Amino acid sequence: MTTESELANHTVPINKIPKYYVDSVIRVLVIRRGSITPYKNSKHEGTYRTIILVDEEGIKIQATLFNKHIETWKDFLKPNKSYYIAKGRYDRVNPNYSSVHKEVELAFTDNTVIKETDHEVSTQNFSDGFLSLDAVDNLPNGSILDLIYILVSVNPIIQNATSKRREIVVTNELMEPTIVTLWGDFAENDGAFLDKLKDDKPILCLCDGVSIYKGRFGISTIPVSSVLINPIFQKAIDLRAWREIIEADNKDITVAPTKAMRRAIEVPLDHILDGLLPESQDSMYKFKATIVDILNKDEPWYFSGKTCRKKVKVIEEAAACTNCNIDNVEYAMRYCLRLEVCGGEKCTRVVLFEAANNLLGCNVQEYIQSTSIKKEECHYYRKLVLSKDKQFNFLVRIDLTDSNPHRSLIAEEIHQLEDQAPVILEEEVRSMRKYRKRAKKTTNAAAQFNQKKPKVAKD
DNA sequence: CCCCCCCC
Repeated sequence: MTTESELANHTVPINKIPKYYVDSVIRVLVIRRGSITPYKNSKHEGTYRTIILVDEEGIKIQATLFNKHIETWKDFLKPNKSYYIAKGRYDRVNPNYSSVHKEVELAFTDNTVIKETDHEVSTQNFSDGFLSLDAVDNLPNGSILDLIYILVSVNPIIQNATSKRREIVVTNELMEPTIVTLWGDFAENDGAFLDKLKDDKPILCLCDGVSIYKGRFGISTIPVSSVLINPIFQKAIDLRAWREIIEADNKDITVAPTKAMRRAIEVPLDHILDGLLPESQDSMYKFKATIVDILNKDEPWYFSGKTCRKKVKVIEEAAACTNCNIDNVEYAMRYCLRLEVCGGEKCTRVVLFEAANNLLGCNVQEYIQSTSIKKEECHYYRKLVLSKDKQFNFLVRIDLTDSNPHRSLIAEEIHQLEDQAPVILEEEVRSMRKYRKRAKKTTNAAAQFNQKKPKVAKD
């Protein structure tokens, strides 16, 4: 059974596979191919690679390649390609671990047949399950989620001895920028790829992600998640059309306040400095204040060790970290902008790390590069200097249980008061039909609609 | 035969 028509004749949906029956054929789309990972425990040693597959009904199954099978199938099971898989073994899922299917997982044997096919698996049913970011609020913490959103920005990877993580900012049609944390090889591989793509603001889907502590840590990947980049189904095309319209109106989706900022309790600066704060579930507070001085406007950055992010001393390319006690640590530039701000009767110092991106309008590498010659003419530098005497909203995290609070506040986010994010009415946003109509007239999304014969959006 | 759900 190796010809395409034979395979096609025996194909069944994943959910119709008889228990432990090895002669079922499935036709599946690869939505994730994990990196090759070594393992070693008391009984076994080797390498494995996880593959996530989805069939035409939108049912997912996790497959694992071990050892020699990784090499055997190295040119197969590539993301976004469709395959027939015959003579796989369907094992029961270990209930101790999450998987993308409740009951079965696919294992490869020496007899397994994999054949690439041009008969692509339709993602129509699969895409029905993807939710917008605002739907997360209505789900319990720890729910497994399938989300669709627009990439706004990609932060550098943060790694230590035991973990790798990377935060990305994504948004939706309600302009709700939200942080998604990528872990492990999602941070490393998918994250690096997204970093290159980010200026295109691609549409992304997160399959089987999780929302941990609602609001506070937001959404993150788990080991069985998948990240789809620029999928071609209707929901993604609609979201892209919306993005193009927003951009055509010269609204910048990257500057809207995040959910954390919107939800934070607003307090007068005096109350923060005097420790007179109401209880807040996620310790986030916001206050209005005017920037009265920029304390380090000539060099608002430092060399930051990649392990602990503390300041490192760089002498002839080698960076020594006194915090980690390493002589030669990897490092990168990081913003550290110190401001004097006043609100009400009181003034205080505020430090911006990543939030400086927001104020200056570019990342630290770009800032350093563009201010290295003729700084006074640099747009970003001028933006910084001109922020003086203007009023901003600051978002800070304050741990009420900390008996020794720091004197300078760390702002997680900053937004100038006059140019608050564009307010978009929910009804307007929800009317995808309207966007589609406008998109047809005004943007090159029209080309995609005409190609793809849109189905009527359910809503 | 793997199996990490982690963070200011």
